[in-house]
Amino acid sequence: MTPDASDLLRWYDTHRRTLPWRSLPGQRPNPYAVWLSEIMLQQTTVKAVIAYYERFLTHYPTVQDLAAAPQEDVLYLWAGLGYYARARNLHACAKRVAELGQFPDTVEDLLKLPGIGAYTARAIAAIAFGRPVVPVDGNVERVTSRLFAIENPLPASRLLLAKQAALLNQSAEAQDHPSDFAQALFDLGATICTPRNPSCLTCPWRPSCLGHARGIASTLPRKAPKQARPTRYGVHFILLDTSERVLMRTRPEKGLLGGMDEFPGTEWHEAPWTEADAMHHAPTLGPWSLRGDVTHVFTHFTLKLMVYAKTLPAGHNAGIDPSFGAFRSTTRAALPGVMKKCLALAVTDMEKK
DNA sequence: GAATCGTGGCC
DNA sequence: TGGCCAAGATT
Repeated sequence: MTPDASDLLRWYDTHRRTLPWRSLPGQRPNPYAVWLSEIMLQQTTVKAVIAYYERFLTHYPTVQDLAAAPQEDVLYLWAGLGYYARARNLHACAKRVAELGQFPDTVEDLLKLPGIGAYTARAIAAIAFGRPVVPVDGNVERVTSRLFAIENPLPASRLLLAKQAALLNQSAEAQDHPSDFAQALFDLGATICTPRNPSCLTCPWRPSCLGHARGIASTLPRKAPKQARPTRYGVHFILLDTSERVLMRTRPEKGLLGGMDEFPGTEWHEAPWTEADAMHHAPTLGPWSLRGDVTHVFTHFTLKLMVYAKTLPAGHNAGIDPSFGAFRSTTRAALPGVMKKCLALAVTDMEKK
């Protein structure tokens, strides 16, 4: 009845994905590499992570290197990957590990580190240190809900799913290969037991899958309905000087896009801004050139921005209130995706203004 | 438990 | 086109 771990491990031997952070069979895993990849992979696709992972390892080959880096450098390297609290916690965690001298090797101690929760602690413990625990991510929740035909909707069913997932780990085979078993679950979820159109015909666990037997596998896991995503509106001003530097400021450490750079502008409100009201938030008096609009979808709201730009004549870049920021090169700025969209609008065709 | 927190790709 | 989804953590 309970799926056989040996069947999954055998499948994994021939179907495992090759990924930059994975050590080859027989190689000793690098806890720093495992940790870095796990943080980046939180709510983020493998495809998006790979380039960032390589960049971080190049700039910071060890956790000591990362710990010694200025936070602005870390945020710059992270810019575009999203969920920026991860980058701030990553840096804080690196500093803590550097103090400790090494990564903790138990779930209990890993949980004490910033940015490491129930999933990541178990992933690191299993993959880097061979602890016989099952990290329960979205893949494992999906696989488990189908194997046991659990129809209770997420997120309320999360605890039950974790308990059932732990059952998969009971056999001696699984206990002896925690790293492979955990990653086999990920790969099964990513390539066979996918959210839509799962490939049940080639699944090593199909014979014991209750969801498949009942014909409801592809409909699991059930999820509670999500609430509507409101729209907010804002206006940003991109002010260039004759050296192609741009007026930018850094957002507060906490909250949305915390610690990241932005172009000065209005608050993001529920109602559209009139041009007259928006101009009260401009760093200089007009005239401004309207460059266009940007739509950007965040997790819990859609943002619609109007973007104005202007190039300041030589010698006029002094006397701007510091609350609007300072003139800096954008090449090393920690610009989140939404601000990169604004910048692209401003610098396109700028000579035509 | 419910909110908050990014971004890109897919159908 | 818009909703859904991706190796979740924090408050």
